[in-house]
Amino acid sequence: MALRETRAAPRLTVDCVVFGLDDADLRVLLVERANPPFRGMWALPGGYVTVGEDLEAAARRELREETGLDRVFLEQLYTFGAPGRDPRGHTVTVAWFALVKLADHAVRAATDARDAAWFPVSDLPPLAFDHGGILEVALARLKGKVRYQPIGFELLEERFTLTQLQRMYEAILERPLDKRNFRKKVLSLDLLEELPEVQRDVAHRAARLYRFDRAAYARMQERGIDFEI
Amino acid sequence: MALRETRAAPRLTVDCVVFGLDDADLRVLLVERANPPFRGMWALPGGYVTVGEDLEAAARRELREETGLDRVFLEQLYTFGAPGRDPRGHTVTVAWFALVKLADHAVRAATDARDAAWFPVSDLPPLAFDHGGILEVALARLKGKVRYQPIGFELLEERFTLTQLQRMYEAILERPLDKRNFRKKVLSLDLLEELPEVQRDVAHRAARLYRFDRAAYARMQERGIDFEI
DNA sequence: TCAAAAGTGTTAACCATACACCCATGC
DNA sequence: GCATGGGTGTATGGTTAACACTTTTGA
Repeated sequence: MALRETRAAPRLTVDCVVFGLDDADLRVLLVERANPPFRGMWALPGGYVTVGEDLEAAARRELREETGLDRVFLEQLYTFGAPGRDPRGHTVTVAWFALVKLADHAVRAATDARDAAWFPVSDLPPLAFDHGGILEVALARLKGKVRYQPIGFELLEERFTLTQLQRMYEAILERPLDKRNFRKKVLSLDLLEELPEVQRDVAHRAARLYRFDRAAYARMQERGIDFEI
Repeated sequence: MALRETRAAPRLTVDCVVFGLDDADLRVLLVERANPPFRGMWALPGGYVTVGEDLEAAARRELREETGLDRVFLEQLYTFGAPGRDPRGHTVTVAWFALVKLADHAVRAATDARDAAWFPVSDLPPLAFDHGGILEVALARLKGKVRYQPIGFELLEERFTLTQLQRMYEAILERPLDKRNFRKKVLSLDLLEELPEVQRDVAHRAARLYRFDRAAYARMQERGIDFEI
């Protein structure tokens, strides 16, 4: 079996679920389809994997080509391969989820003819293919993962306030968190570096700025210690 | 891009990491390769996905064909697609992990020419392709998942003693657990049904038998309650 | 001086951990 | 009667969760 040369094989694509945080809104990046099937509908950015191309490289290439995004946090999500998911023929897609600092890429236009836009996850248009289902899996993964791994920082700017950090967790977890307990908890983890700076140009008391301390997290991982928020 | 008919595409396979529990030993099922490349080496059971075939169905079919296993617990693990992982050409594999009651399948021979055998995960032969790496990912997933989801029961017989349950967790987590705390914890979850039966033919006090209560777990999930061991 | 958000402690309930002995059974 | 594993409770420390007011700043 291992050496058999099967003539017909499923096609292979990658699709990306890209999340961004707009104030307190979790958003996802979609592209408008320029061609059938599902012409005019919104879909996840993605496309075919070529021979000799690594899967993650394919995902990054498609993101760059279709949305202009580059150097994003990317993690494999799941592989979807139901025979009927693409009406053109059996196509297996390796789905990825990405987290970006939305401010860096706010209204960036697509580089090819299609439109790209950020939609709040709470108010999505109908999606092409099985992309609605893929997005749901991505949301569940994000929700589950953000509490145990510091991936949420990928959504924030380099420097942030504790309130911004809390809003991010609330947006992802879809529930309010207690301010005092949240601050106690995140500060006790020793993963935030307090900066000698505060917010500027706000019409109220300026908040302290913090930065995620990657080195401290690496040390924590080496010692095999978990964290949880 | 979406409609482009690319001529060359990576091949698509599935591979399965099948775990079984032998007493207090976690074991994995391997098959001996009958053909080059890596002829004579041990490898994960797997093979090509055919057009129109669901990925999970392909994994089940390969397991059945190569090892005789049927009706096993199967879950998608990760998709590996580095261009150099198969010397015959770019091949992307969707890896699955499976849990089986080893006693049911103890010395089952492979149905085609190859040999199949159970190896303790603590003492493995060198593996073909990148299968060693895939196995490591599977072990990490099993370790992480078993504490939050009742998948470990797939490794045990329908009826089991609390000591057998504890041995299973110890084998997977690779650390000893305290007997009294373990019993308190698992019984407090209300996921075990105490049976009106005890062990037979043992040279010491016979232990109470329990059964995993799937209905209770389903109710717990509906109410959105987590468990942790 | 007002509006807006920043910042801060205590208490009570719960949960995790550490730990050692007697019991039932078969040989 | 002895060897083997089965079965059981308590005390301590740490963690989570609930909860409200004062401070700072700019307009």
